[in-house]
Amino acid sequence: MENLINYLLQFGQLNPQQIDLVKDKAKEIYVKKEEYFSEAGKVARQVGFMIDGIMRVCYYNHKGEEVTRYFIDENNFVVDLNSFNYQIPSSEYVQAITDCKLIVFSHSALTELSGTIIGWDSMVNKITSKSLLQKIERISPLVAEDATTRYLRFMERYPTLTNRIPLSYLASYLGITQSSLSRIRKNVRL
Amino acid sequence: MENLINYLLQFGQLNPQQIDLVKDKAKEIYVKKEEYFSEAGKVARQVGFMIDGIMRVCYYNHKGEEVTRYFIDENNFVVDLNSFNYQIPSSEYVQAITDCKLIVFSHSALTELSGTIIGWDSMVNKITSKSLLQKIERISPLVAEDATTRYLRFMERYPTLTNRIPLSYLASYLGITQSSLSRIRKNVRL
DNA sequence: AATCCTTTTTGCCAAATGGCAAATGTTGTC
DNA sequence: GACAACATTTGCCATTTGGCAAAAAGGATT
Repeated sequence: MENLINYLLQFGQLNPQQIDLVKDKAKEIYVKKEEYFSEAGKVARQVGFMIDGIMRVCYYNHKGEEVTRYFIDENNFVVDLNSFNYQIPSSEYVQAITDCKLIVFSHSALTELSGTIIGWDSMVNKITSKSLLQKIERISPLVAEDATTRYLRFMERYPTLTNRIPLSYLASYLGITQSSLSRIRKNVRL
Repeated sequence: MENLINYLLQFGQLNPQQIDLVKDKAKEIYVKKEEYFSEAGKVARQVGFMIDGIMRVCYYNHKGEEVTRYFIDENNFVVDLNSFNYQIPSSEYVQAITDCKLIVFSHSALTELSGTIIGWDSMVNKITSKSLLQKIERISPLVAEDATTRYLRFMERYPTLTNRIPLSYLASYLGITQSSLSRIRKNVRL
C-alpha cells in the first residue's frame, strides 16, 4: 500500500486525512497466472496498481491472430482506460503473465475520491497522460527499427522479463513471428 | 471558434459565461507550411486546436533519421504534452505540413481556466486520454501488419492526405523506406 | 524413467523490404 | 521555355523476415 501512496504523491499532495480516504477505497486482490484482469466484451470494473507480477494487454487483429500490445510491471497502473472511463465493453484483454498482486479501485470509488479530494482530478490527469505517453514512447520505435534492435531494446527495458514470458507473447509484441524471434535470439547470443 | 466550443462540449458542460471565459483566453494563430508549432529543445508554450490544415509530429531516431510519429488534422488538439504539461524542453518537433490555422491557449491561460471552471480538469482529462488512446490505437497496428496493409489503412484514415504530403513523411510514419513505399503505391494502383 | 503435451529451435525456400544509384517526374524561378 | 532543385520511381541485388513442417528441448504427470 505504501508503494501506491508514494506513487500518488509524485503527482500531487495528499494530507494524512486524504491518504486515509484513498486507503479506505482501496482493495487488495490477486490474479493468478493466465487469468484475466479484464476481458474483451466486458466492462472494466476496476483500475489496478501492480504490486507484484506482470500483466499484458492483448487483442485479436483482423486476421484473428493474438497480438500483445504492451506489458505492465510493478508500480504501474493497469486499466483498460477506454472501457473503464466510459464503462463500456472493452475490445482488449488484460491478462496476468505471472501471479499478480495488486491494489484496485472501483469506478465508483474513484468518482467519490474525485468529489472529495481537491486536486484529485489533476493528479489523475498527470498520471494518465504520463502513462499513456510512456506507452506511445515505447511502441513508436517498434515501427521504425529492425527486429533485432526491437528485441534488444525490449531486453533493456524488461531485463528480468525476457526469459520468463512465452516466446509467442514477445514475438507478437515485437511484430514478428515466433521463428524469427527464435532466430534473432540465437544471433544475439553469439 | 465554434468548432472548438462544440468539441469541448462533447466532454462536459459549459454555461454561456464559462464559454466566454474560454473564448477570452483563446487566440487565433497561423502557422505556415514547413514552419514549426513547437520544436525539440524548446518548451512548448501553447496547446492548439486545429481549425485548418495538417501537422505532423516527428523526432530524430538514434541513427539520426527523421521519423514522423503521427499526423494531426482538423478538429483535434495539437500539443507536445510532455513538454507543455511540465514546461520542460521537448524532444520532438511539431511541424505544419500545410498552411495551418489554429486556436491556441497558453499554459497560464489553461491554469486559470482550471481554477475558474468547475469540471474543467475533468474535461481536460477526458480529452487527453481520448486523444492519446486514439494515437495508440493508430500506432499499434503498424507494428503487426505488413507494409501494404499499413499503407491501405493510412489511406482509409486520411484519404485526402495521401497525395498531399511528401512521400518521405509518410514512409517514415509507416516504418518503411521511400522506395518501398513507392513500389507499394505502384502495386496498389494496379 | 516413460509418456504426453507444449514451447522453442531449425531447415528449407518464398516473399517482402532495404540500400544504393540512376532515371524520371514535378515544381518553382528566372 | 530553360534551368535548377527537389521528389518520386525504378532497376539491381543483398538482406531480412515469413510460412510451413519437422526436430529438438522442456515441463508436467504418472
